[in-house]
Amino acid sequence: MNTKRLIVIVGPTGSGKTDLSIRVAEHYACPIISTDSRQFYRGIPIGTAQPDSEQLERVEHHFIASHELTDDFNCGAYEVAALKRLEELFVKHDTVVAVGGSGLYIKALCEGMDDLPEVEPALRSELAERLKSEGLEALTEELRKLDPAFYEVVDRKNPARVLRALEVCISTGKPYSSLRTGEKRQRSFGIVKIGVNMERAVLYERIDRRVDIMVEAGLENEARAVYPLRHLNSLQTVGYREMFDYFDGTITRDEAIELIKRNSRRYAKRQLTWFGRDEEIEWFLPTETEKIIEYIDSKVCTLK
RNA sequence: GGUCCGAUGGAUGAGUGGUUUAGUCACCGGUCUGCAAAACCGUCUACAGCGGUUCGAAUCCGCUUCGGACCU
Repeated sequence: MNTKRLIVIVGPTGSGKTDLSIRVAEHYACPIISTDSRQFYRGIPIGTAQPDSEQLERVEHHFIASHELTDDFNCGAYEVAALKRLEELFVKHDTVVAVGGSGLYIKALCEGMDDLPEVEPALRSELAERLKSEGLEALTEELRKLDPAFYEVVDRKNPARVLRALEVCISTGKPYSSLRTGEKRQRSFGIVKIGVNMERAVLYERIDRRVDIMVEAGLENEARAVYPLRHLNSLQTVGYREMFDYFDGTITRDEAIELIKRNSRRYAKRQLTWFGRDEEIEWFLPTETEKIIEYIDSKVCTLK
């Protein structure tokens, strides 16, 4: 029986995942691997609430500030890189903790993504141009021809979905739907999923307060430093977009801060919607460390 | 004491007699296999209170309450 185990800690932003992950990792004397699609990036530690230097010293972290803002990174690339890293970590450790709030990345890590080829950036930007000039409907129509099956099920009002399907169809010459198996990959390690959540009102208070703390910690300067790179995907991030608007003079500083709070709350809600569907997650309050450890150990026993 | 104006859903704000809803924002709910802290969808049926006119009132009339302006 396989004894390697990944403890996956999920939850909405501001729920206390980071602190919990440190406690759990210390308990098992194991490293942490991040599943946060924004903490990968270097240069934006405050706004993405990366673990601080003290925390990084206490526990070995992976995929924190590991990439440049200019790097092309996505959940597919992450799956490959993270699995490789896990394999290395499992040589010395029986347990690894994964923490983060990016649902799709967690899915990529735990269940895998279909093996789709990389799409040429040129094609992607061409489609983006066509979206602007021809409109969404024209592209949706094209998708109907290239992949009628997917056309039937896709959210046709969502440009991101239509464009993605189209770019795969065009670059592979095959219908996107024929390449989507939806199969869950079998992992060579066990997975225990821990969800952290609390009463909504309390969570929102925590989020609001955390934004204030970020501002005090210098979020504005951090955002100003990366402002020239504002167009990058890595900076389409709550906390930075609003600051950029403030720098542009579109909104006031106070408005920016309010918007960061609101958008963080919305993000938290979306995360909860996503994680709510995952029946493997066992939910706890962020303070219930002992209960959580107990649960993890009980899971380990039943799996053995 | 008197005159005038106003009172619309959590917020803002249209709507002066008649299918069904203003709109926007927030909240709430949801979608999800490569930009995912992204992108997208759905819902929230209110007209200050009471009475009257009318086939029918948020819309017209009266009174009451509350708010604002002005007059003595």
